[in-house]
Amino acid sequence: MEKLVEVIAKLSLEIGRMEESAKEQFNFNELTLTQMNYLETINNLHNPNMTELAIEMKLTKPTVKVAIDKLIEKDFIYRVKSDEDRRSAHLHLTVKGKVINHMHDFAHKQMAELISGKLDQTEVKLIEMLFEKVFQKS
Amino acid sequence: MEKLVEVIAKLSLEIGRMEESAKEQFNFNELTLTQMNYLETINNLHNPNMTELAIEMKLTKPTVKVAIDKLIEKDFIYRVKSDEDRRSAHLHLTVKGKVINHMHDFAHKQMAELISGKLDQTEVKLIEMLFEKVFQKS
DNA sequence: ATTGTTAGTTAGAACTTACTAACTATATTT
DNA sequence: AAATATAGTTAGTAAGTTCTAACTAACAAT
Repeated sequence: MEKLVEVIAKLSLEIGRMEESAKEQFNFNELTLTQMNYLETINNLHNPNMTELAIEMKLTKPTVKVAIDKLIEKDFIYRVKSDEDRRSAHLHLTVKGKVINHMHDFAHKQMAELISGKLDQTEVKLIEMLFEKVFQKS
Repeated sequence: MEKLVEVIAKLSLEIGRMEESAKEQFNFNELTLTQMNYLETINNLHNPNMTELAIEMKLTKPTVKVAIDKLIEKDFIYRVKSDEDRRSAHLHLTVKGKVINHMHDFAHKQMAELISGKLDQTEVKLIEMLFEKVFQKS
């Protein structure tokens, strides 16, 4: 068990490093850490409205409002008014905002390359199978 | 290769979620995202001086100075004056600051539990061996 | 249709994050 | 020993982050 934890720690550190270097590749200097976090959360929640976003991030609605306005002005997200409830609007990432996903993809591909560079095909297949089992619902 | 990338994406997402939930466990509400990032970087660099920290974080020295002063006041880090160069000081995490590591450990343990709950002992050993090979230098 | 609730907004305040310019004190170079 | 460079500090400014309190518009319930 300790060895497994150790392996995961290393894996986690390495993926973290790769995400860092991906951030540099993608020149996301226009955004602060916090703003990046907003984009990630919107992405994960799949077009939430402001109330949902505020709850998820454990912030007040005015706080989120101010942040979102800035990100809209910078063309990272846009609002889509809801038809069901005309008070409400859903938040979407723009093409520019979606670059945050490409960033993750980049890091994951780098990690995949590290792995398939160090292991042979049979071993890679094995890793794939093992993790599929781990992530299988049951 | 696509399957491997997919597996890594899932793994990365899952570890990320566990780090998030660890953050909640450890009640790190006293710190902002940015301040947490300072602690992580200091930890990774292993007691850097301010100049090294500023370079790593790609920020100016005055910016780092202000941030560090606040973290010292809140008792997350402390300064140790260098003997070799009396202009310089190295930054250390206090006991309180080191909790950031416990947080990572917590997330990694959770992940290890997920894995060993879904796989049998032979399969766990296999994962350990495969990743050891991946992280081997050369 | 009046009352209360919910989604989002506006305004104002406090603090955080980041910068440039100018400084002190110590080291290094010539 | 004098000139230059480096580590860190101070002050002032601008933008970002977060809050509370008070508001409008739209929906829901009696």
